[in-house]
Amino acid sequence: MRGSNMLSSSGSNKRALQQDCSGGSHAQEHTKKKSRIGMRTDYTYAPYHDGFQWRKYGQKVIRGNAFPRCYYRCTYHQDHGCSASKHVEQHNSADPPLFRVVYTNDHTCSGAAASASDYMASSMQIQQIADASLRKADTEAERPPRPQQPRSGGSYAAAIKEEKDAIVSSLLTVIRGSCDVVKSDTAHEGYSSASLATNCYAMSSPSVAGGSREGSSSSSVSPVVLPAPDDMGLGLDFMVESHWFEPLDLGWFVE
DNA sequence: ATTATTTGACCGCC
DNA sequence: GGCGGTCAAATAAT
Repeated sequence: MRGSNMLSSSGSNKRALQQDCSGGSHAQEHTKKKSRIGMRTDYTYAPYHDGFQWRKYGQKVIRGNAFPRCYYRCTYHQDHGCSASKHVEQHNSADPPLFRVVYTNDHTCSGAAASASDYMASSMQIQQIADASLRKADTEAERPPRPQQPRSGGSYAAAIKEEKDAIVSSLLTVIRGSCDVVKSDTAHEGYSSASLATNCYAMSSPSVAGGSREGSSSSSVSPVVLPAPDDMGLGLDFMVESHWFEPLDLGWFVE
């Protein structure tokens, strides 16, 4: 429906346009020049939670990868000439799917960086909390208290790590939610998460993508689209909801 | 009306 | 020639 019309007209049109415009412009030189310095790869369940604002500029199916790769650029690419970019691809089809995020170049936009450093600080705290939480759970459960869901080729350590990451990302979500209430200037950041969820989740679990419209309109509520209430097997004891949240008792941690 | 996303085509490297 | 990365018109969302 979408392409039929534009295929014939824009196809040749674009070609001429691009050749015209790129003649001596910046478009060509930063295409493919991609200095690989400043590249960093991350694996995360919440690829959009890095505190920066991204704008999607492309999506591509990569050979050998079952999932498409989404390309993002800093929202301030034009405004501040920020050269930061990243691409996100789903790494597996686990229950909360794991994503691989490759960052290229650092942000030069100061405004976003400020909020991001804020974000990093809290994320590190959360990481510690989740880590300690899992460690505690591990020691308390020397004999398996409940049947562990067998994961594909997963050792117990791997399962623990997965669970830990899930907790971290979910905590980030909640914290971000409350941050949004306090600082309203980051409220629109959620759009990219919604889009990514739409793109990537649509492939593994269409039922989830069905609700993405609501999610995108209320950006601060549910950036992480966890597949559903049926994730009993995962052992997550909390929901990603800003007002319904009782994940871990932190009393033992704070002491 | 403005802004963000989608998507087919183009470009350069390997 | 294949592939990954990018562009930009069309489209959707706000």
